[in-house]
Amino acid sequence: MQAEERQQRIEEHLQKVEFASLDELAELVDVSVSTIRRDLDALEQTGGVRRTHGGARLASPRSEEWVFTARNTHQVEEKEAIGRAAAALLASGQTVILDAGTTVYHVARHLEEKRPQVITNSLPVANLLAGSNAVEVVVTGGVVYPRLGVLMGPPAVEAFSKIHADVAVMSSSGITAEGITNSHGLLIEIQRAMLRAARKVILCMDHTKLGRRSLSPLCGIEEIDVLVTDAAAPSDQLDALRAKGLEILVAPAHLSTAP
Amino acid sequence: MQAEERQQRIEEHLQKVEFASLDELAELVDVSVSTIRRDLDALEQTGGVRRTHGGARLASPRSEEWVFTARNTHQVEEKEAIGRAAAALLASGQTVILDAGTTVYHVARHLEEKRPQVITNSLPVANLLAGSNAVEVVVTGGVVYPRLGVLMGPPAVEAFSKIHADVAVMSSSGITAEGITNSHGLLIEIQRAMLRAARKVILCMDHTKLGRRSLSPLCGIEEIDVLVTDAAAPSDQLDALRAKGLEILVAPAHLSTAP
DNA sequence: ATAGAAAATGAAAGATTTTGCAAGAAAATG
DNA sequence: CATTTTCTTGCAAAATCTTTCATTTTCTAT
Repeated sequence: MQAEERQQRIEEHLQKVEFASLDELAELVDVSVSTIRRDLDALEQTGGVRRTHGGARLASPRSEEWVFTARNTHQVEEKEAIGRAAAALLASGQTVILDAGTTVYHVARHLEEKRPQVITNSLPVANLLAGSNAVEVVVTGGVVYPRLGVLMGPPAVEAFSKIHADVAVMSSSGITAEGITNSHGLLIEIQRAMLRAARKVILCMDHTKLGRRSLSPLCGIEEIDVLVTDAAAPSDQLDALRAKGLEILVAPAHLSTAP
Repeated sequence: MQAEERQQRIEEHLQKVEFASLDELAELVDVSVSTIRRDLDALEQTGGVRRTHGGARLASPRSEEWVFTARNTHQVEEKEAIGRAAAALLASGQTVILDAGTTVYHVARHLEEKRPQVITNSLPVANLLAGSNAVEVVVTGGVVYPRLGVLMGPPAVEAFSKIHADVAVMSSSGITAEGITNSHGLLIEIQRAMLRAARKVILCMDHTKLGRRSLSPLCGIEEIDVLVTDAAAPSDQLDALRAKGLEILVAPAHLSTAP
């Protein structure tokens, strides 16, 4: 059997079962485990499959679950660190705009003790905080974007246009010295409204986003007050951004869980 | 089985049971309790699960948790029946307003195959339907009322004032021949806006609500097109309401629950 | 064809990660 | 406050990963 055919059969099999062990796959296509490893490396490059310890899984699981609950986000550790650090920047009782996105979701997880008033267009964030009596949550209206649980459309933009907040905690998919960019064009307008509504803007991005440029330009560096990123951020990128006058907070890598 | 698959199965199991002991989970995926502990730590990082003494529970409460807490657990059967019957009244592809409230939540559970466009001020409902690609969900803005996850306030009222829908599926806390009443004054205005926005109104109430009168009057019988209730409804109440010209649908009592 | 180069494969050695266990610390329970 | 249960931590065993190398297969040029 050809290598390519083999890899296709591996991927098809994973489409069915979502998870598979190396032995299982080795038996399926009748090669050694070593070869399976190499095949999976190749498949991982193309993106459809992700290697795990002892096997592989589908990269984009068909299961209709939130991107949020998901382990399919890679940088969980980093995002948690960023979330903690960003939450620490807030004062008690402030009015806070929370963007949609996995990184900001992790900020929301550490927000309770600040007893903030939160305004968000993220369904998962609203959901997370709705259970807490310490946090007052305001939800913008809008159409739910299925995968992400983001509220979009004119009502969302309008909601942010009508308010003023102390802080906006946001994230995006790329930042370079030239500015911030986001991959999702439909969100741009909403994020611009957030920027306008907030007195201070905290941008949260894990290190993989630094130096990346995405499709749609959002705003320039000067509109951001603080960038919070994780310890794996390459220092040349940080230097370049600092040279532009951006304040950067690097979240410590691994804090012991309990104080 | 590898770590990731195990963790996913743990999370799925928790989706079902809300809470599970370590031993239970250890047996489920056939590893030691130590490993379960580590898995739960990992899952807690992603945010879907929260560790507790002796076990774990869903962290960001699945929508049902708010709805099914404490007092309402006994009428679940009836509400399911009502939900099925009410959903059957809808045509495919209609625009549907969904009220907040436990009974209407059960209607939402049976809505997917109708592929409706849904407008709601209920966070649990939005959450439930957000995962489905078959349903387009529009959420009104508003302040989250903590316990119930209802969006309230002017934005919610305004959102319903601006739209037109084929059907409104609503519930309330009491109905007599004199009219419909609701216990929550703040919701009245929103519900009035729903009534105005919809061409047809379906009211869903379990039998305990019939003949009850609550604090705030909402509207008269004549504004309702169909009342859906369960088989335990007392016939004298039904007669009294029918005498007023109200169409009533009694949901059949007990479909077998078997999987 | 056939020798030689290039690529792919399978196996083995050492490094890394994960797992299960046990002892002491912390928390719940009555 | 004592007892029981559960949690954390450290460690050794097991499983898995990466790297390396010999062998086989495939390709290429003569």
